[in-house]
Parts: sequence; C-alpha cells; structure tokens
Amino acid sequence: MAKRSEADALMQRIAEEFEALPRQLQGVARYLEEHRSSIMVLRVGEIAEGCGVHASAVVRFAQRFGYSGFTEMQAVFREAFTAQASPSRSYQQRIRSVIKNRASTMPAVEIASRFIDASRAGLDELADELDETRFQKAVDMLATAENIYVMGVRRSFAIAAYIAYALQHTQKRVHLVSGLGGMFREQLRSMGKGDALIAISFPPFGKETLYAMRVAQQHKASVLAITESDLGPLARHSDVLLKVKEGSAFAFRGLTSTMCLCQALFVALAYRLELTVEETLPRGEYDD
Amino acid sequence: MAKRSEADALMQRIAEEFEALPRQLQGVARYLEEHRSSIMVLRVGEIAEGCGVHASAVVRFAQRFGYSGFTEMQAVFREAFTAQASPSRSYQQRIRSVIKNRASTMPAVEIASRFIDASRAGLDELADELDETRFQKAVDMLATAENIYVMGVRRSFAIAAYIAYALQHTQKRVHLVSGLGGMFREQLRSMGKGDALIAISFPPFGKETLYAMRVAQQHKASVLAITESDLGPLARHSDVLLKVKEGSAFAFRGLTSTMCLCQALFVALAYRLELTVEETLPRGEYDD
DNA sequence: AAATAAATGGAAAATATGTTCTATCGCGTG
DNA sequence: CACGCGATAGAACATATTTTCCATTTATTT
Repeated sequence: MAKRSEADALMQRIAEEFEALPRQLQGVARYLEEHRSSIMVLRVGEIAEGCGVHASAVVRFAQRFGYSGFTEMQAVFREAFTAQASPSRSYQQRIRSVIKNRASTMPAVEIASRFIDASRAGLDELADELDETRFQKAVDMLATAENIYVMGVRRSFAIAAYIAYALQHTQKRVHLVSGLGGMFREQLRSMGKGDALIAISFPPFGKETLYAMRVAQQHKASVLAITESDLGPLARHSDVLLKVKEGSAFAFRGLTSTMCLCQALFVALAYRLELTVEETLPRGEYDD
Repeated sequence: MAKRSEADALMQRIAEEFEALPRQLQGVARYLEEHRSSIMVLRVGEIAEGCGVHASAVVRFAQRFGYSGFTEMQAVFREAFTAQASPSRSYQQRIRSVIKNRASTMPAVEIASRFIDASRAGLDELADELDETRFQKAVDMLATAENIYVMGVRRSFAIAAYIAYALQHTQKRVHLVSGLGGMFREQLRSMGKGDALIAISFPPFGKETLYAMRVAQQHKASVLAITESDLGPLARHSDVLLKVKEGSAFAFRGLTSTMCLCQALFVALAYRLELTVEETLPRGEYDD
C-alpha cells in the first residue's frame, strides 16, 4: 500500500491553502506541483527564477508551510524521491502478478495503464502510416472551402464536436451537423459547391453519416472522410480519405488517435491559413 | 536511440580504471555505481560518509577523472537525470520551436507528425503520473452513483460528449449538461444526493462548469473533476480530482491525453460494474 | 482618501558547502 | 631499516546558497 509520503501531504496542504496565498506564492505553488520531481535537485535561486520571483519569496513560501526554510522543505522531497527510487525494481514483479490475475480482480489503475499503452501504440501507428499526400490534400481542401460541415454520430460525435469547435477559430463558416431535433436532412440541405464536409465514421458505419456524404456529393461539395480503412463505404463517396487505426484494449476501441489526427489537421490548417497564435485562440471571458 | 549520456561514459571509465585506484577511491567508485541515481541529490559530505571516507577523498576522485571538483562531476549525473526524468519538458520546447519556425515553409505533414509526437509524449506522462488512489476513487464514485451528470464547455465539450456517450452503455442514468437553449441551470437542477457530476475544465476555466460544481456540492452530489492541476479552482469543489497535463502545443491545448484518460476511466468502470464486452458495446443498426 | 496591513524586491548577514593545503600516516622499495 | 612516494585526515580557505531584515510598493479596510 503506497503510504502517503510527507511530500504528498505537503502537496495536499498546498492545494488546500492555495487560494488564500498571495500571487507570488501561488506561482511558487504551481511551479512546485509542476516540477515536483525536480525540486530536490534545484536550488532556491533556480526555482525562484523558474517562477519569476525572488529567492526570498520561495523561502517565505516554505516558512508559510511550517518549515524553517527552503532547505527543510526540500528535504521532504528528497526523502520522497529516495524512498520511491529504490523499490522501483519490484515493478516487474507487480506486472507479473497482475498478468496472472483476471481483469475482474485487476485494480482499476492496471486497466487504465494497459489502456494507455494501447493508445500509445495507436499513436505510434498513426505517426508511421500517415499518408503525406492525402493529409496535404485534406488541408488544402479545408483551406479553400467556404463553409465546412462536420458530421459524426454516436461514437464519432465527440470528434466532430471538437473539430467544429476548433474550426470556429478560423474565418470559415462552420456547421456541426448534430441532428438535433431530428434535422439531419435540414442541416445538410444548404451544402453546396465550394463547401466541404468532414465525415467521421467507423464500423459499423452510421447510416446518417453515409447519407450526409451522398448528399454532399450530389451537391458538389467536397468530402473529407476520416475512417479506419480504404475499403469501407466511405471510400466511394469521399474525395480525400484519412485513415486512423486505433489501438484497442479489453475489446474496447480507443479514440485518441482519431482525436490526435484531427487536432493535427487543425494545426496544419491554421498554419496554412497563416493564423497567428493570437488569432487562433482569442482568450476571452468565455474560454475554457 | 538513447545516446550514451556523459554519465554512462564516466561510469565506464571508472570501471576501466578501477583496479588502478587507491583503496579509498575504489570505495568511492563502488558507492557511485551503487547509488548512481542518488548522486545528484547528495552532497559531498553525505557521499563521503556513505563511503566511510573524507570529503576531500571524493573531491580527489572527481579530479582524478578530469573534473575540476565534485560539483562538476555531479553536474554530469544531474544532467543525465533531468534528461530522462522530464522528457516532457524537451517536448514542450520542441513544440515551441515549431511555433517559431515559419509554418509556411513547413509541409503540413511535418506539422502533423510533430504534433503526434507531442501527443505521444503527453500520453507517456499520463501513464507515469496517474494517481492510483484517485483513479480508483473516481471509478468507485461512478460505480455507486445513480445518476451521472457530465459537463464540459467549449474545448472540453467534446470530452464531455464522449463520456456521456460511453456511459450510455452502462445501466446508469446519464445526463450531458449541454446548455442547449441556455438551460445550464435547469439541466443541473435535478442533481441530488447519490448522484455524481463529472466536470471537465482547463484554464481559463469556464464559469459555467465552475457553477455546476458549486451546485453539485450544494445538492450533496459527489464531484469528479478532470483538470490539469490540484491548484485550480476545481480543487475546492471536487471530491476526486484527476490530473491530466496536456501540452499547450501550438497555443491550443492538446486533448488526446484527456480523451485517453476518460476512456481508461470508462473501461475501468465497465470492469468494475462487471459488464461484459458485449454488454458494453452492443452493436446495433445505429452504431457508429 | 487615509490608514493599516500585507506583499514584494533587494541587499546584507549567516550558514552551509565545496575545495585546497599541509602535516601525518602507511606502505613498499632500495 | 631508512627512505621516499602516495594516500589520507583535518583544518583553513574560498565560494555559493540560503536566510533574514528592511525599505518600498501594493492591496485592503475604515
């Protein structure tokens, strides 16, 4: 059982009192949380520099939390490190014991870390197999489109929602085809020449999305399909098709690679459109 | 391709010259090999004590291998540590350099593959730093909740949408707080004891989400926050807080790690609820 | 708006740390 | 057995780092 190190306790105390802290000390707190693992190596001055404050502020911080000074607080982190550094060998054993156990008895974290592994593998594959030509075409298509329609249903809806959100930071008119009120048809009606449809769909393919693609073709809009294979029903109706193979664990299919591809697509588009960073993300009261 | 760190080179040199070393210095050499990972944290005196020699012996050791003194040798080990301990930092820098370079001269794929790299690094970090206890708590909380409310606005909305979708595959009643028709309040009104709210928010925090968390607390519902730090405003109002550090690459935050975490959460929950795979993902006519 | 309290920046004092120097010790060799 | 070389310990020195203190600014309260 991982017994709470004093460092953990301290971090928690910091989190609790955080709001009551003055500006500079909040900065220090954030820095500590962010660089927790390096604190033991760093000197007061280095940390202070990292926070953009003066060394004395860091000392005051430590004192505020009951230590005689920075050094005493640092000792807590050093201790935590040396405590965890050595027994990390037993990690192999932990793995083995987990492999033997059934999933039902598997701790939640074990499931999580396997899933994360699977997602990483998916991302590796994405990096390997991304088709340069097609990606470039996809960017070009979006760059020249006047209106961009985005559609994905059920599992793919979250992705569509994200793309639509991201594209709002461009000058394009963006339409998220949500089907709200059963109005898929109506939302798609206005697509036309010069517009683009981004359709995201994986097997078993949602008929709504397939329908949208047919409509797009009829209306002479160009279609960017995001799916898992060249062979599915999306291939027939798309001008550019981007493939994503998701890793899966526990018979559960990931979505991280798709998300990643879509973000990459957006970034590439943003640069193609020569949006500056500021234009890309104007941060106002409502941003999240 | 882990290129030999200078620390590696040094250790090898020590091994070669070991036999020719005087007794005390051999002791130092052994100590260094044994405690290689702690050297950066230790002071000359501490190492000397560990070896049962005097501080000056350690200094002479360092000088014998070409360093001006102990400090210079220690720097080698510190470097090796920071190189492996925070690869995520170098990834941040890589991303920044991407921003600085003229994107116009960079092919779209180049941007994409760098972005994918960044996402991979983010996932690595997620795997490293996932808090076991909290993750387990989060799963437990959801497992015992009767109704689950999910809320995220703007950038986080896509994530909320996904979670809500996934949770539909359980027996829970799931409510995606969308704010459709400006009805955030109304959608949140029915939360109560025994219910759970999943709130996803990153700085600058959406006020709607913060509001939802306050309401949840007032109504005695438990709150699972998904955010980037213990120190933000979500900490106060949450029962469990899961941290995801996304690289804010290209001035907009990645979402792949968050997506991955949420999927992992769902998978773990599914196993906790002992759903079989078939039950988890019943594939019917409408699936996508 | 004034008074008061708190936070900040900087420099000086205190401390801790690393390095060098020298006297001594031990060991091997002539 | 004496001599010399290198290793060692500890003190003395030099440096770097932390801490304290105080003047100044900034925020808060009356």
